[in-house]
Amino acid sequence: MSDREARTPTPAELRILRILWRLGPSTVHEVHAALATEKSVGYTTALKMLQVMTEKELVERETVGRAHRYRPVAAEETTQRQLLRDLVDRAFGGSVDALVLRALSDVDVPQADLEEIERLLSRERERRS
Amino acid sequence: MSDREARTPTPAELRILRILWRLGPSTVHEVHAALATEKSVGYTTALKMLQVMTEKELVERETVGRAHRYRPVAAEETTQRQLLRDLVDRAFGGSVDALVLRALSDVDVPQADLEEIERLLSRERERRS
DNA sequence: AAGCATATACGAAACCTGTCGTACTTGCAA
DNA sequence: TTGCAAGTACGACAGGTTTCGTATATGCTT
Repeated sequence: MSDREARTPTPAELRILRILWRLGPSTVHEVHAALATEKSVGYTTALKMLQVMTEKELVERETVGRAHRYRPVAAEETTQRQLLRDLVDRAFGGSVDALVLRALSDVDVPQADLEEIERLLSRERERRS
Repeated sequence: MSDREARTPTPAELRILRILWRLGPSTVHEVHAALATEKSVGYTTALKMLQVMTEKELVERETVGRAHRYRPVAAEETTQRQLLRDLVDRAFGGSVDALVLRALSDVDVPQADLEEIERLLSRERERRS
C-alpha cells in the first residue's frame, strides 16, 4: 500500500486538482477559498484532503514560511487521459471509439461542436499519416 | 434516501451490470459464474451485490421457482451516457468536445478507428440538419 | 418422511471517503 | 516576553462499498 499505484483521484480530490490546475501552486488558504465558492466546506477539510493527497502523491508541497504551497503532480491532460482510460475499460469494454460515439450521440452536443470536432479529427488523422 | 436518485453504479455494480447486459436476464448462479471468470469472488458476494442493487433499483428481479432472475433496469446505452455526463462534469468542465478531443488524442486509437469515427460523425451531423 | 442440494436472507467486518473538532506550533506585534 | 493570529497535525466518526460467513428456507429424490 505504500507505493506507486497512480490510482485515479476521487471526486473530492478531482475538485481540488481542478482548482490547482486553474490557479497554479496554491496554499491551503487559497484552495479553501476557491473550494468554498462552489461548495460549503470547512478549512480543515481542505487541509486534510491536501494532506491525504500528498500522502497519495497526487500533489507535492513546498514550505513557504510557516505554510505550504501545493501543486499537482500530474498535468491535467494526463489525469483526464487516465480517467478516460478507466471509464473506457469499466464501461465500454476497452473501446475508445465506442465511448466517443456515445459521447457524440448526446443530444446536448451542439451542431457547431460536431463540425469543430470533425475538423480537428481530420487534422489529427492527417498528422498521423 | 428511499427514492428516485439514479446514482451512477459503483465499479463492482458496473461489472455486474455489464454481465447482465451481455447475457440478458440471469440467475445469481449465472452471474456468479460469469463474474468468476474475470475475478475471484464468492457466491454470496454476487448474491449480496444483486440484493443491494435491487434495493437501489439498478436491477429488477422475477421469481423463478425457488430462485430469482435479475435484469438491469436501465439500458446499457443510458448508463454509458450517464457515466459520460458525470465524467464530463467532473473532469472536463462540462465540455463534451473537450472530452472527445482528449479521448481521440489517445495514441492507442488506431488510424482506422479515426476514419470510422469521422464517417459516423458526418452522418450524425447530417442527420441533425 | 428424511435428508441433501440449492437457494436466499441477514449481519458484520474491513476498507475507503469526506468531514470536522481539537490540539499543537510558530512567528510577530505590542 | 507574552500572547494572538495563522498555520499544521492528528484522531475520530459517519456513511458507503465490497466481501463473506452463517443461518434459514425449500424442493426433489429415495
